[in-house]
Amino acid sequence: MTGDEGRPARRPIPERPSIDGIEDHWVAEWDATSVYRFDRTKPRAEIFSIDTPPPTVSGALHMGSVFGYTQVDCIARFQRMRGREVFYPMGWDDNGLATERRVENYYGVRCDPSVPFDPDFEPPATPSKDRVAISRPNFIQLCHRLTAEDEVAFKALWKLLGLSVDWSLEYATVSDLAQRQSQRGFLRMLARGEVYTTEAPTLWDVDYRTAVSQAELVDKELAGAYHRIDFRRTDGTGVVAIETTRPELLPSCVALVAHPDDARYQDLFGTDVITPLFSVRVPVLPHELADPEKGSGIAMICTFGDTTDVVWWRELDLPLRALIGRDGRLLPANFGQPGFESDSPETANDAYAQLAGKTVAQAQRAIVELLRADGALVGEPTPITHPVKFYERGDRPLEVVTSRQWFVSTLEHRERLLELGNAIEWHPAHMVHRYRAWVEGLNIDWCISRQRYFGVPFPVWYPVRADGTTDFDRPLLADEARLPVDPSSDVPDGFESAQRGQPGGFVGDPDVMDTWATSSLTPQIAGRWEDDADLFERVFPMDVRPQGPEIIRTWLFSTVVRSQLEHGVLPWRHTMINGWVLDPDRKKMSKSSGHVSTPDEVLRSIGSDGVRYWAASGRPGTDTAEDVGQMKVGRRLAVKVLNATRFVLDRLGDQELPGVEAITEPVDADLIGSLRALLDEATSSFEDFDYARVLERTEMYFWRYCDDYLELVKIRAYGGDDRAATDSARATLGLALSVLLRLLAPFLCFATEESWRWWHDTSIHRARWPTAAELEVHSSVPGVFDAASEVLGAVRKAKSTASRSMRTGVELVTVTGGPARLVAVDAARRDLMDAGVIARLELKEGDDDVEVVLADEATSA
RNA sequence: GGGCGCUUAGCUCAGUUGGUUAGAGCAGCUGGUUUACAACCAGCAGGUCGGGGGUUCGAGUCCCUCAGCGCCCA
Repeated sequence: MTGDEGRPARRPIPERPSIDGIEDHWVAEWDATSVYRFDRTKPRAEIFSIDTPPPTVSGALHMGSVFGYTQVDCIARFQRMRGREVFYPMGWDDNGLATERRVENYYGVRCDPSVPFDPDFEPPATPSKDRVAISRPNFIQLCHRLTAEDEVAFKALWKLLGLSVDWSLEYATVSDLAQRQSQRGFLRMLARGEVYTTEAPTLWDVDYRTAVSQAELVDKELAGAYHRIDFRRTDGTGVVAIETTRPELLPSCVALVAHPDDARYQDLFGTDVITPLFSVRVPVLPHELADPEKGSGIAMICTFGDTTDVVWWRELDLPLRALIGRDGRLLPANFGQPGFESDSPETANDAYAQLAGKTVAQAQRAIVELLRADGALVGEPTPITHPVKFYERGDRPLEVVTSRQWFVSTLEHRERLLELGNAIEWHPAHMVHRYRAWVEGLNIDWCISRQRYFGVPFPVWYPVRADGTTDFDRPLLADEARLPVDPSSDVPDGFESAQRGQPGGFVGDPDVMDTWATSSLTPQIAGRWEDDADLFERVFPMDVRPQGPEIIRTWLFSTVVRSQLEHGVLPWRHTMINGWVLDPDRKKMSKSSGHVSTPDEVLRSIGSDGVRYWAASGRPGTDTAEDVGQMKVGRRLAVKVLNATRFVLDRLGDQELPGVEAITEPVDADLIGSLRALLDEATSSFEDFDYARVLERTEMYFWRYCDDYLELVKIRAYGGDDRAATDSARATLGLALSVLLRLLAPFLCFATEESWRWWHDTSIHRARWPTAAELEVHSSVPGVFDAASEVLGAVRKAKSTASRSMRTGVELVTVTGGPARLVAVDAARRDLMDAGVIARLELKEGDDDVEVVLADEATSA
């Protein structure tokens, strides 16, 4: 036993137990008694640390979040009961674009860094469509205000769900602590040469006006058209036609490209052709990436239409004629000048004058007319649909814009990152493929700077030269002791604030870090790396990273990168990847559907245990439909736990519960023996992160305990002449209930706690996980419980078939079978006759069978 | 185009290194309430394990192939 079976009952057992509303009571109680408080004095070997995903507070919580977080919580609760000190923090990912957009919509504002700070600013009471332009500090204030509200709501939901988080470890990615960790991590990388700044072609969202990283790309299928355009050959043999979906980029064309094996273009390789309208001479070059199947098999390379253009530009060493600006409009250009050499500058500039300043869509319409008039457009554009790269939050296709950005070196570490991926224990194992595919497909370093506002600034300033230009090559770094700093208001060492922007002075780096650049440090932030070295050593590397599959390429990948660069080790030993939650119709993802209930409504109407049951029924990594039916099954199980406990405690009465040595009856001993087998399987499955199997097996066992075992012994347990037999039943009822409640506690954390506290002083969630030593009994007659269940089942079936009550008396039961079976049935004789209301039970050798003769209606009471 | 996963009862899903007659819940049907539970109990019915081929004494499980669905990457 656990040693703390307190008596009398600590909470009164209600006449009709109910699970409705028990969440509020236990959430408050757990808070008040700090049940989940992490004890930081424990050594690393006794600690189980979890790198909890910080939810994006500006996104609505949905059943998908409930699903994944519940699964982790089951693991946490198991490890805690097993005796590990569980480090289970919760963070909020509040910085970044998601919050900015929500603040813009919620308050009807937009950030304009040129607007001066207004200390008395209040957002409009009702947001209008015309966004009010406000200063950056005012904007950031609103971000803090709204995320603080969101975090309160999120926290309440997590508590209602029953997550066993230690809330004293709460953190936010925009907090001073996280900013300091983030800036320190950046400076360390910079010192080691692992992060660099450069002006380079960068993926760019023209609406958000920021750079984005490769990890944030999504393909969207978009309508477009192939435009067939003639280029004039310089050898006088006529024209060559290319096909392009982006004719507006023609003025930035720097070459044509075809596959080296393409027979059609062999004679063109190495020659020049002349662009229509702009009369620019460009070479025709071979490259493997040109697809002979696409269009005419020959493509124009522009600077830049997409990432393939960047690869060609880099590998073929082509000139740069950048024409798309940060606002997505065509920049001014002067043909005939260096960089824009033309055989016919005047015509070129006339044509370009009709494009400059236009958006790409407007420019496309204009250039099609110009090409048509010129005769270079062959036929009419052919409509197609094709995949186009978008920023995952963006509304318009990404452009490639040349700009100065900060990059973390990842490409050169590819092999090491693959090794590290293999060294992680993935649950389920096949998820490693997603990581591998991502690392193998990397083609640009990790861009971590964003031209946004609500995020962690770079702790960097730049000198301003005497001529007023910025010297990006000699950044002025913040001293680590000053972190966190904001270079837009703080001043670098050795300068006065009056020197900001002045020749001989300095300017602050205007950008903020990508949210993943901070989130990639969650183990360091939660473990307070260097701020609290003692704590960090006790929790890092962590035991497990749970998360969704869609952020393997971002969060999981970037955390591995940072841990490798900073510490040279994996950030955790295990990773647990949860599945998707699908709509009830199993067709669409829950996010895309508008009429799904909110988690709060579901938790309140069904009860948290029912929802937890549903979530824990989903296998690791397996997509699962939002299934109210399954939740109700869990709810019924929770109610059953209360009722069964009440019944057993009633049988146990006020007397001292007999110890395990009292378990002498064969049925009882055999039940405990099978419980031990269940325990072994539950423990090993839990250690292997297979919570769903534990739940399934335990649930099945629990129903048999209720439906068969309780029925078999309920009369004997009442007490009679045979004191030893009664004590055996009581000892078994109590022990089995105690073990089953503990096995179910990680899942049904409310109902098991409620039941437990009817007869214990302290929380079940700090009770010891059952051990085989508790279940040391000697079963001299193996298989008694199964045999008795089978006979009982046959008796029930006979009564049910005859449409008679289960209380109907039975004249005679004849069990036939081999010697072992007969011995087993005989060992349960008394319980069987009581439970089945059987008058005579006869045993005969023969083939397995059970024959039941019911008593007459008249003689059956 | 490449990779990964899935396909088992009307529905949602288990099924471990190949080993009795393939399981559970929900829904359905038939019955049963005087002492834990009607938010309950008992019982019944329901499947050529996506198609085809192969290995084996034996395949839901291993191999090949085809089809459909989903996700990731290009």
